[in-house]
Amino acid sequence: MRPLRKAFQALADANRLRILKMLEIRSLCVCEITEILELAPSTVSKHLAILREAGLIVDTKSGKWVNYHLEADPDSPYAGELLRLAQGWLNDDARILSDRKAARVVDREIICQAHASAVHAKN
Amino acid sequence: MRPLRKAFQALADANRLRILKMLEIRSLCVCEITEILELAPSTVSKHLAILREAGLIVDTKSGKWVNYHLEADPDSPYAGELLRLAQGWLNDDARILSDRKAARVVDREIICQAHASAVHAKN
DNA sequence: GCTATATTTCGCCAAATAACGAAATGTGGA
DNA sequence: TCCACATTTCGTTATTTGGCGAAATATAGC
Repeated sequence: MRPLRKAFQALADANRLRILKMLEIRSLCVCEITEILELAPSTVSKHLAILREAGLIVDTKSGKWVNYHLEADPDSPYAGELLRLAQGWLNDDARILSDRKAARVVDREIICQAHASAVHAKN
Repeated sequence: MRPLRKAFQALADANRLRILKMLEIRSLCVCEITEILELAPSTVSKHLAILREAGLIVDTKSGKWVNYHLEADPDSPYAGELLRLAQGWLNDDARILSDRKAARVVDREIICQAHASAVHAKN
């Protein structure tokens, strides 16, 4: 019961659904997702942890970045079917469409350092 | 997005999952569900409203009773598939099994008046 | 080793949620 | 009409959740 509740609960939040739907385009690092959602990095990290614990996504570390991608935990009887269902949904939603457009062009090398550069430029 | 979130949220609560799984046995009135869940009637009524608004169940009034049964709102693209999925899950869960056993034998004519009789007997 | 950057963890606050009891509503029967 | 009972609505309370910023952790590059 617990794992199923956790899976449903993970899916019951708009920002987490946005994350899942943009990960259908390609795997993304925390910094890129943060840029698209316009939330604090700590908030995004929390959402990703919830999705991970629900067995819906997996993280792979790569240098200083942590990449997240869709992958159903094989130990969860629910994750696979829920992910598959979700992939058929929300594909016409305006916000999902624009998130996905952003996910296609966002580049961690530019985005993440852009903030630092901006700060730097001010001084 | 809203309707999908509502559906997932409806499913993200243990007591609401218990209600759905016992409605797979047969339709039940609020009073019978209240008896099985051991919650206040007002609480059960609220849970049922949430499931109804998520498009997962339907109520039909019959005299002083309100019967609830599983029925996906045809306007919801999500409800049908979620209900179907849920029917394959939790079927070995101990609590679900005992709820269902209770759902089979519970009788509104006896249960609901039992409380009143008990109170009466005390006086 | 030191610094910059990406991410996570922690502590806090505001909003949402689940529970209850009391009061309101609706229906059937005396 | 009046009463009993099933259900819903309302108001309150405790808990959970989503958000943030600050501090801690980890890694790449100098």
